[in-house]
Order: sequence, then structure tokens, then C-alpha cells
Amino acid sequence: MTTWTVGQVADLFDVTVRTLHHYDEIGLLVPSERSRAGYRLYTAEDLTRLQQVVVYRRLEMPLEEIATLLDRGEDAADHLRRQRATVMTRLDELRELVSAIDRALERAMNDQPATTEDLKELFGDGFTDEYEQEAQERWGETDAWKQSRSRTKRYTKADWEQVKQEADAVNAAFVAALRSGEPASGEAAMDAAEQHRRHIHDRFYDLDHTFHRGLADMYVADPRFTKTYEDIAPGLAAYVRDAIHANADRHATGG
Amino acid sequence: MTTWTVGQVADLFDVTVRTLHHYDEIGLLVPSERSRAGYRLYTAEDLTRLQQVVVYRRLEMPLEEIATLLDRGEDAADHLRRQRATVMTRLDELRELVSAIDRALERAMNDQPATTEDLKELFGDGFTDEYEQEAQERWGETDAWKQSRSRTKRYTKADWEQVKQEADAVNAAFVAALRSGEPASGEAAMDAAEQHRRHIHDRFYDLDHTFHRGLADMYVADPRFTKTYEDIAPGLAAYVRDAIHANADRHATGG
DNA sequence: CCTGACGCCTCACGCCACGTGAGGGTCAAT
DNA sequence: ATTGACCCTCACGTGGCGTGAGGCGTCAGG
Repeated sequence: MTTWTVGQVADLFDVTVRTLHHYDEIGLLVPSERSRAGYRLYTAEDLTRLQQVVVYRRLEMPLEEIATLLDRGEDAADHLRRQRATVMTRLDELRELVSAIDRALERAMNDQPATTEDLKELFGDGFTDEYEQEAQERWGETDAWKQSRSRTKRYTKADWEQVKQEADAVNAAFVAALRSGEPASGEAAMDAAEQHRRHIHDRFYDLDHTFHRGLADMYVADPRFTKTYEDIAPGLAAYVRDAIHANADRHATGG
Repeated sequence: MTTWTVGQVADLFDVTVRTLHHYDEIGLLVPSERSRAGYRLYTAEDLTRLQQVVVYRRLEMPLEEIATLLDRGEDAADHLRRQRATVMTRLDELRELVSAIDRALERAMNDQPATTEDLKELFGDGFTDEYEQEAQERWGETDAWKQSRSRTKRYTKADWEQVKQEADAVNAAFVAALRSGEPASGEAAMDAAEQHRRHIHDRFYDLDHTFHRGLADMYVADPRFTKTYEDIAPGLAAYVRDAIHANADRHATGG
């Protein structure tokens, strides 16, 4: 009994006979032998290959990709290491999902109008809430901050989503300008800067070009804000700052 | 202003427009509004529903099932709790997969003739797991079976070799007794039977003399088990059964 | 030797959850 | 008025099998 039939293999590996037929059809796992009657006969080698296939499949890898991987002349240990790494990333993702669900649950319990907490989810962990406290300390006394608070307090989840949309669009404009190779003093960059100013002006607090310069400088001075932009594209923080200054210059001299 | 178009929703939730179309088609998520031009317009309520759908989908739940769940008048918290539970189970499965891969890796490292030994580890030794599925059906509910499973799951290649050696020794003792012409009720045969019981007791599941009798009867009642012993020596199956009964008698009456 | 029962075979169509155009309208900005 | 980014509705394609239909192989029981 050094070979196995489809049914036996199916039972052993908890797959269906049809699945084995399919793997045979597409050449992913062709049994090394056939009986006179045409029965598929799987050898021990076939089974170890199937073992790899099954694990890769559980990681939702397409069959074709599995085939190329398995036919690449690596040994079992190589595959196992790769599989392990993949499972670990999947684990991380699921853990992240759990904590996201937990946050959502917490929110649902308090049943608050769900402004700040929803933000976290939408904007990713960072920006608004994470630095809200420090922002409070820094600018709590300023009119701009008070104005921003009083406005955003009324924002619904829906509004925030709109805000994020706009913010993303602004960032996209900056990135496009940067990628095009155009200098920060170019038209597109300055336009993006103006979009940026208007976005903040409309959504948070009155923002003129002078104060905008201050913001711009902070984007490179404060490593956390810098990171926000650098994560989008390397060099973006400085580019944004320069674009904002150029835009402010344009509005000061030209108009 | 508090509604979103397909593209916006798609970006926010990281799904494709086609997916939203599909959800609309099958009635899973029908946008509450349409513009004059026929554009789908999603409200905040629609988005919260989509949020649930997206999470359920990441748990690989069929859309139809998601639909019935969402239309069952439960609130968001109920869904979140269910989702959390599902993710936790998934996490457990993946953790189990990791340790399985680790064991396979360990095995692959200290293994030269990988194939045959791999199978042993995968399917257990010889007859036991060759008929694993039927064993599962027969005894899947019994404590003994569960215990055996949970113990053997952790066995390494080295452990299995040890187990096999012990089993061989037991069989050899039976064969020696049989060949010597001694009856199954003789000392040597009964000792072999006791060895047999202890082997199973230590390696697989708690086994007393009463249950041991049941096993013995099965060895002759079930042709496949019979065959395992008959292949070693003709008449061995019946001999083993009688020896086990004699041994059980000895322990019951004699102390 | 015949008869089921069961497992194996090969088509071949079905299903889910979309992907991917085709062909054409909408809308804000230049 | 034109452009270009979106939007619409068909409608067929795809991956990974599920699910019969129709038929052969094998083996235990009568």
C-alpha cells in the first residue's frame, strides 16, 4: 500500500475528490501513476506535494501561482518558511481587525454621535485624535483652534468622510505635482497649496496666507507631521512647505 | 452633500465600483437614493451597512448569509460581537497552522528520507491512522478518541519512531508467545497483552482492562484489524484477543 | 457465477463574487 | 464647446471548484 486512490487521499487531506480531479486537470498535481483501469494512484511524493498545495491554498494563493512556486525547484523547507511568513502577516492583519472591531464596539456602546472615534478609522491611526491633546495644549488658547473645535463638533460621520475625501484630493494634487518633476514654485504645486489652504479654511478655521506659511513651516519642523507627508511620498513634506510659501508669495505680490 | 457616489464610496471602503454594483444587483446594499441622472447616491446609513458587509466579507462569509444576518433586525453591536468571535476562531486556526508549519520545518531539518517519515507524522503510524476517517466516525465522540488526537497531534518524528518501536516490541512479544506454542492464557501471552494495554494507555488514551477487552474483540471482528495481525503471523489476531481477555481476567480476579 | 454496493472514471454544465470591456450618458472645468 | 473624469447598463469571462449523468472496475455475499 505505497499508493493511494483519490478517495483515500481526499479523506486524508480533507479535500474533495473533485478538487483532486481539478488539480490533475490543470496539472498542479498529476498523480504519478494510474492503475490499468485508469484509477489515479498517488505516491508518497505526490502527497507531500499536495501537502504544500493545501497549505498554500489555505493562504488563498491562486492555484497557478502555487504551481509556479512548487515547480521552481525549491525544497520543502523553503516553502514552509515562505508559508510561515505569510501566515504571520495574515495573523497581524486579523489582530488589527480585532482591535478595529473592539474600537467600533466601544463606540457603539457609548453610542456617542460618533465623531472623533469614527475619525480614527477613516484617517487611520494618527493625525487628528492622536495629537488632539497636544494640539489642545499648543493652540488651545488661539482663536483658530476654538473656531475649529466649534465647527468640527457639529460634523457628522458623513461630513468627516467628505472632509477626508477633500484632504485626499489635496494630497493627490501635491503628489501629482511632485511626481511630474515640476518645482514647488510651479503652477500645479501652488494650486495644490491654495487648495490646501481653502480646505482648511472652509473646514476648520479661517486661514489666510500668512498663517498658512506658519503651518507650512511646522510641517517640516515637527517630525510627526513630517512623517505624515513622508509616508505618502518621500520629499513631500518639504515640497508642500515650499509650495505653500510660493503660493503665499504669489498672493502677496500678485494680488 | 451628505450623500456619496459609487466612486467615492469605493475609495473610502477600499472596494471596487463593480462590487457596489453587484451588491446593488443582489439587493445586499441598495443605495437609498438616485440622482436624476440615475447615479447611485449612498447615505450615511448605507455606509454603516456597507461597513458591516465589508467586515463580514473579510471573514469569507457568503453574501447571501450576510444579507440574512443584516436583515435580522440586530443592531450593530450584535454584529460586531459575532464578527469578533469569528475572527478569534480564525486566529486560533492560523496559530494552529503556524505551529503545524513549525513542526513540519523541524521535521524537514532533521530528515533525510523525508517522504515516508513525513507521512508517518502526518497520518500516524500504519494502521491506526490509515483508517482515521472511519475511526473518527466510530469514536469521534468518545473521550478516548479526543484524548488520543490531542496527544498525538504534538508527537514529533522522533516520538513516532519511539511509538513504532514500542508497538513492534509488543507485537514481537505476542509472536514469540504464539510461536512457543504456549496458549493465549499463558504467562508470556498475558504479559504481552499487558504491555499492549500500557503502550496504548501511555501513548494514546487512558485504557483500562475492560475497555481493552472491547479492543480485543474488535481485532477479530473488524477484518482490517484482523488483517494487520494476520499479516504478521497467521492466527495472531485470535491469539491476541484471547491473551487480552486472559490478562483482563487475571487483573480482575487475581488483583 | 451473478448481484449489489461502492468507488472510480470522464464529460459537462452550474455557481459565486466579482473582473473587464463595450457603448453611451453626465458633469464640472477649461 | 470640448475635454476628461465619472457614472450608467448590458453582457460575457474567470477561478475554483460543486454537482449530477452515464458508465466501468472490484469485491463480498448469496
